[in-house]
Amino acid sequence: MTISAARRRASIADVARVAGVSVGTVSNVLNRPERVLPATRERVEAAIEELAFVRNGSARQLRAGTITTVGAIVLDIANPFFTDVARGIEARLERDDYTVMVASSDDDPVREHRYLRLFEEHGVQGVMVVPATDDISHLLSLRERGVGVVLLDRPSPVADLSSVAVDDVHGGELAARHLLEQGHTRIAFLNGPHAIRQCADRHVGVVRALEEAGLDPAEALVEVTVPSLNADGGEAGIRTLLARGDRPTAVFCVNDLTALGALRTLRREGIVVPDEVALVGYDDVTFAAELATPLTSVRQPTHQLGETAADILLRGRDVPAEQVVFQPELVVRASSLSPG
Amino acid sequence: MTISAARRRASIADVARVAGVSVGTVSNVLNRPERVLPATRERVEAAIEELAFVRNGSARQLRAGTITTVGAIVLDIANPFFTDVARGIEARLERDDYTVMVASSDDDPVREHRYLRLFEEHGVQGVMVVPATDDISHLLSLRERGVGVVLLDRPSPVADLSSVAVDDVHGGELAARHLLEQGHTRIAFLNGPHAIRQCADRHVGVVRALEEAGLDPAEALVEVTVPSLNADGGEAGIRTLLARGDRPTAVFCVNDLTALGALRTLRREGIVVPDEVALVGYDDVTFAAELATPLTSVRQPTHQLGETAADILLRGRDVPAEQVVFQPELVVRASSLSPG
DNA sequence: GCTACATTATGAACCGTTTCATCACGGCGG
DNA sequence: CCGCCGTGATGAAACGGTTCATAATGTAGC
Repeated sequence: MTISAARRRASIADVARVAGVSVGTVSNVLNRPERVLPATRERVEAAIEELAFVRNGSARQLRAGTITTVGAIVLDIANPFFTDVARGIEARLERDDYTVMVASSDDDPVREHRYLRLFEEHGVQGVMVVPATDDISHLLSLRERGVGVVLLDRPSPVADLSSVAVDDVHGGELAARHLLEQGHTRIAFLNGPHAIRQCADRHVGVVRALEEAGLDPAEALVEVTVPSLNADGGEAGIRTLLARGDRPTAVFCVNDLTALGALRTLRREGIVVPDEVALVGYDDVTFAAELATPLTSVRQPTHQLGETAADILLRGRDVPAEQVVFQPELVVRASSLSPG
Repeated sequence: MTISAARRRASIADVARVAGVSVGTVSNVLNRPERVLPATRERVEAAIEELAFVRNGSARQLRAGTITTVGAIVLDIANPFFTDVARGIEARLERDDYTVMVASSDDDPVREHRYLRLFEEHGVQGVMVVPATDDISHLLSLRERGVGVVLLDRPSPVADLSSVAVDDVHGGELAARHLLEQGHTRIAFLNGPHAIRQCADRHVGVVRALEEAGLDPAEALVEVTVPSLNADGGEAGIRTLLARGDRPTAVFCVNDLTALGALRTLRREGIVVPDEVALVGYDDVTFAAELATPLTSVRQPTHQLGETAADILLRGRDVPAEQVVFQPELVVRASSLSPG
């Protein structure tokens, strides 16, 4: 029985020794093979093969100073909206041979900070962030330290910080106005905390639509804060609403996952959608059209959102900052249509 | 107007200079603060603040040799099945203060290799991989180079490689047997390429169930290979099936996203589920129960799958390899129930 | 007053790669 | 025959932390 020592990873020096060349030559084989004689190159390649040599990324990066990687932080990677955005980001980055590391903050500012620090310590060139709170001072100072920053799914409050967003006020307005047109006069809004800007903005839009219709938001709007922006949150939101009694005839959910949970819970409680309660979601995810009651939803240009953000980040710090705002669009389906 | 020079990131040496101490002391403040006098520590901390110093992760890691990070490669990060698995992984890693980098191979072996190399170059301690092909020799050699490897959602073919899987043969069997019990004698299977082990195994299970029932798979089974394991793939699969004429009365889809696409397309074609075609999916994702026709599906212990894989990886190389296999479970809903 | 010892701080070595000034060698023109 | 030039190969410096043997200082005991 042989005892194999826990051997260290082979380094460039080991390869050089086996191939009988200098470390500089090995490095050249790896990075500028055309500069080294074919015979030498082959010897080096054989040594690499023999030792199963793998470059040490840390050393390489330490020397290089920067890497062709960017970071992205979204609120919830399990939400199809954000995976679509991430796909858009990837699509744009691939053209420039960049890679992206995607992290999910789960709406938690602490997790957001932790990932930002991780990204910065590892020398990413830039980050795209869907901030978990209204306070973005940490992103401004991050940028001052030389890291590119693009706000994602959120307009920038300052002119010199780039952002790519969808008009959430308008989105909320579209949803509420539609429900009003269907004859509803009291609307429940299952929303996330207003610390999340998208939630605050959609609320503003809803209020605006109510006021336009001559209604008093204090009476016509019942806002319920859900514990999480997913199906479980939607379920909890509906339960809260039902416990109160005096339930509205329409429910607007801050996203489709929440609407999914709402739909599930309403059905379990024997409440028929849309006859007894009309339902509108947000994001128009893949399955929205295929639900037991096809879901009316506000569609956003997800893929384009990601692509544009990545594009702005890559075009870099020399070009002036820009704020892009896309417009959402209402997709009407059965879940919100009044019977008859 | 001031011209701000593109200043270099502050290093530990800069902090030391400003604080009037040595680099070793700064490092001690960062890593073993209890060993340095409070007065000194405060001066160093002030300097860190003043210079907005952020540790260079590459340098730190280069010296340390390894990091508390592991990699995970799944087939499709947009599939709720895999995001649930990823959540399970995260949950287990968090307890040991590890972080995970998740990448999606999109069923592409080339992408899988690229990410594995990236992970290895950056010195991850281990990887959890859902392999895109049957060939796992690259994973075996990776492990020989000292990187921990756990096969994810796939049983290991060799005794000394750990794996965490769900019995896919049994899963396929459960689905097919259920359809046979409902009286169907010809079944379509919208499956992925057999290079993906899960697809091959589920096929074996289906064939086994057919044979048990005394049917000839060559006649009773129509296998359609979908171009992608998602809703678009399901749509394409149904279109292929319909173009052939002579369509079976039951369709088994390799996962719920595919089933979603199938359902959508059948509806558009005016084919009623389950009356004209029975439908069964796989994974039992969140929305399966809420679809226009609630979807019968094979449920897997996703979260536990991820947790267990991470646990085996963390327990490390000293303990012997182990192969864990969970059992799936059929959840029957309306999409597969014969009328009457 | 001297030794022994604990507490802090120091600074050089080290991790593995890339880069670049320098060198060795051969061919060629004058 | 000499100088020049181009092609390849070389080896040491540099990147920015961490670690550890060593030094400096203070304190206690005798």
